[in-house]
Amino acid sequence: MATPTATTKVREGETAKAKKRDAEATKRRILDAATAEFAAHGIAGARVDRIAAAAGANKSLIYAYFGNKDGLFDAVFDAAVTSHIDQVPIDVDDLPGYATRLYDHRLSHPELMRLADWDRLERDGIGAKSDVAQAAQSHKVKALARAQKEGKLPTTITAEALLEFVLAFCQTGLTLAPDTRAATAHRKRIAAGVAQLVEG
Amino acid sequence: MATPTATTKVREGETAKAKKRDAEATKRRILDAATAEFAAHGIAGARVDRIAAAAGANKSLIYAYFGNKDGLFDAVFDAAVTSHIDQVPIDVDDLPGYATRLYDHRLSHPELMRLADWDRLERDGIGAKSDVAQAAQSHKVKALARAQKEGKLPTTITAEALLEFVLAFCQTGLTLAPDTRAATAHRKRIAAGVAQLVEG
DNA sequence: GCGTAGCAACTAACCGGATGGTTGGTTATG
DNA sequence: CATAACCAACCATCCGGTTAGTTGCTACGC
Repeated sequence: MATPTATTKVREGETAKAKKRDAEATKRRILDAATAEFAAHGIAGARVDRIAAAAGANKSLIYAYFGNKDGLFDAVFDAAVTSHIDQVPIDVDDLPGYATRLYDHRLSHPELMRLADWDRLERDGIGAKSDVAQAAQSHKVKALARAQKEGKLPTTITAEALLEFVLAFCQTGLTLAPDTRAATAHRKRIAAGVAQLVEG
Repeated sequence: MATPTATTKVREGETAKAKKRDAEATKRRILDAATAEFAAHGIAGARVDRIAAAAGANKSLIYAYFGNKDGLFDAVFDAAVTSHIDQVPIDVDDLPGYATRLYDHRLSHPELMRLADWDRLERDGIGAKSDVAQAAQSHKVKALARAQKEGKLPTTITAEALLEFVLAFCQTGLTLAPDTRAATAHRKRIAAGVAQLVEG
């Protein structure tokens, strides 16, 4: 996108921090560092200097690649949403299973929900939701609505509300539950709750 | 706490901005302005100057009364939690009713959940939860556990998890639902969901 | 092969406005 | 008049954003 010329080819030693010049790799390093920083401190609390230091990159590169702090957050959030919908696709034929998979994913990737929370709190009202996030949401709603038409899901509840309830179930039990025993118990509870919801 | 001397008596004209000196009233104005500011922008995003301006008070008074920015947030959060538990006490004999009352309260007082969210995101891990919030939480858990012992509630789920599920239900339908029709529908859904939960 | 021009990747240093926090002094009040 | 309430102005630092300059890579003329 930024460099249409094919200056970035597959390189050999990518294990340690390569001192060779590689815009794509630098961009990735910045994005990773920014993800951690934004998840931990939010947009207002994040420090661009810290991100640059953690990425081992110069601060001006951040502005060259992502415009400004908000642009960097957009990139971080969109990347997080994209990887999330790739790893946990919705399955309208097995919503309880989907819920448990979502719960497990949130348990092992806590930074994702934090990013979403920061976005909701710091962005809402100012600008519209990101295109990627909006697309992900509407894709799920449409999938649910289609399943309702096919008789797979109850029509006594709107697709939007149904999705909200499922996501709300997956939100429980995330705090103070790093041990496997409690997580397993909660996973069953979530599945049971969603199953009741699906049965109408 | 700050002024143990009884300099604050009941005053007469409290409608408009009283130019008379009244430390208690000033404190209240600062607290109100800070509540709005923190709810809107969080701790890192809040601006002490803005709070002072909105409260019609000098900035140094904030530091005299509340120490620093974090102390001010503590005061705001504790006050919000206190007024919340006063207005929506838990009722273990009618959890669905409690849930709908909680939902309504959150709908009409969105700043409360925002404050709680900011606290969770910006404070968690650094310092322990505020005493007031912790007391409120443990009071509810104990009430639920007592009801379980008395056979009023199912024991197939821990009191902590039960509370989490109820609160999760109340978290749904808060976005994009300012019209009364949708709110009424959601209230019934929440009550039904909690009722199913209570029945085991 | 070889020099080199051109460009993209990268850097150190800087800027100015914003911001949390302080202080010395002023005024109402009991 | 003693004290608490209040204020204007100030300060040091932080922080997002910029800029002028350097370095390595590669394409190309010869």
